Amino acid sequence: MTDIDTDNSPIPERKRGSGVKMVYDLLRDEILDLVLPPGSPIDEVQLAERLKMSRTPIREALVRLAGEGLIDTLPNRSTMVANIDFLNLNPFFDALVLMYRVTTRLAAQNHRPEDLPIIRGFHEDYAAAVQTRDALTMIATNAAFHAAIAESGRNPYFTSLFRRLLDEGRRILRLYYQSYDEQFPQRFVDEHAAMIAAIAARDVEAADRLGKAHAEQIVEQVQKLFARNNKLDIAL
Amino acid sequence: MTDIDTDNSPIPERKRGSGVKMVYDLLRDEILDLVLPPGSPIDEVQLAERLKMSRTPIREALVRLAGEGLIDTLPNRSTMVANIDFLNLNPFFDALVLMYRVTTRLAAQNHRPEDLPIIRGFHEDYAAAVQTRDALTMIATNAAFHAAIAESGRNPYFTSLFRRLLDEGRRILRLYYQSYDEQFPQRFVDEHAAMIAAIAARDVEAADRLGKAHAEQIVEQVQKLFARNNKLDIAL
DNA sequence: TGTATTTTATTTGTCGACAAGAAAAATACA
DNA sequence: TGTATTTTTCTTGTCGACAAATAAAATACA
Repeated sequence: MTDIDTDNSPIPERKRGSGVKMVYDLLRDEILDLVLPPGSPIDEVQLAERLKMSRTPIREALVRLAGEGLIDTLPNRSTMVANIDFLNLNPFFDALVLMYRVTTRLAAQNHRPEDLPIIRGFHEDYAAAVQTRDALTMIATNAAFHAAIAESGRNPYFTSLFRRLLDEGRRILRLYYQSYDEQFPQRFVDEHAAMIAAIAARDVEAADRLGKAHAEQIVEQVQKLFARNNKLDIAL
Repeated sequence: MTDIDTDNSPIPERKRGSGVKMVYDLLRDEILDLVLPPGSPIDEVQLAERLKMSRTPIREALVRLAGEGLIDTLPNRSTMVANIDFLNLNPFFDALVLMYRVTTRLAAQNHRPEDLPIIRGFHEDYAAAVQTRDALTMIATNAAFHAAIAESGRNPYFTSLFRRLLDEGRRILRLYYQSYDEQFPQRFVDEHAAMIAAIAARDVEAADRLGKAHAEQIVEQVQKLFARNNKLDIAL
């Protein structure tokens, strides 16, 4: 037995292409869960020594994140978590509502039987998170649920834009649930169930209508919250 | 005069942050103009010595291009120009038509006076390219024209998806014009003019209608072409 | 004391080198 | 001659180091 693997070193064993993905996933989650709030500085060197790797894979992960708009990079200067433009959320809401509609509609049109169990799975995960009042899981599984619907619609262009919007939505909702833990999520569970039914029945118009209503519901709630909050903490 | 710039060396002087952008722009143009056809291998080392720089900035440009779907990277193996899925262009057309509509509509709604000269500028560039029958310029300025309209609509989410679609469209149209140099571009010039008029008049419904018609016009033409061509060169 | 200029420090952008992975080539074996 | 195995080659992924660009600190000067 050739002892190439001298296990006196803790965990320096990392597979070759895995470093970038590890950093990317880590930072992405921390950004979307607001562990890294908007504006947080991101230090390459610090990350490198924390994760015990060179700056190169970290840099690559940062480039990817910048491409998705999750971080901003000032040339020759610091890089930081992208800010949320709270003062002008309308473009975001417009895009979100349209993508909700289009992806739900396309799901009713193009889904395959094997897609439904996956969608139902996320639906149940979301319902469970609502039961246990686990806000973070609730937000993440809600996004996963709608992303799965979008996938079943089989239009990669819409799916990728929608994913980006859902990501941004995770950050916004995170603020929402951290201020008020409202009781309305049960309503969302019911609406999700209705959407699944429409998709399974291939009822395109109903899916469109439900997607639109669901989206406008969310938008309205969030806008209401911000209207209340802005009276207090405009500071930031 | 301090002679820091000893000009015995040809062009080794490159500004610090410019390498990545240079490579990115170069490859992007070559990909979109089909100078690098779909499937072309991209060799980092070769590019590095051709452009007289290290692999690092080239790598970063490739990561960005991969993020936009213009190249595909097989782990630990080659990276190559992304293929075009000619067999299933429908998702592309669906997304394109919707984005044409939405961006033109939003332009009519949200544009500012200073946007119009920019849009008209690309319009004239396009008209000039049609006059001189310069296919490559025609394709590029057409994309720039619609991108400018999208910008004036001021929804960055729609704009970035539309840009990606227009890029992909450049590659597809490139094939079109290289096979047949049709005479229909003049029609597009007229439709462009009508769109500008609707935007300037802030006629949202007209803009929506024109955007949709224009998009469907293009889609129909391209589909017609491929129907003809597929009888001959299914090979690839 | 307040402003302008120089110096230091910190962080990024780029480089050359090396090793891991996978394909291609070469060899062994039937 | 055809298949399996080893060797070689080639490309990528990662590393540590250095230099440029900027910000912060320190100094000079009024």
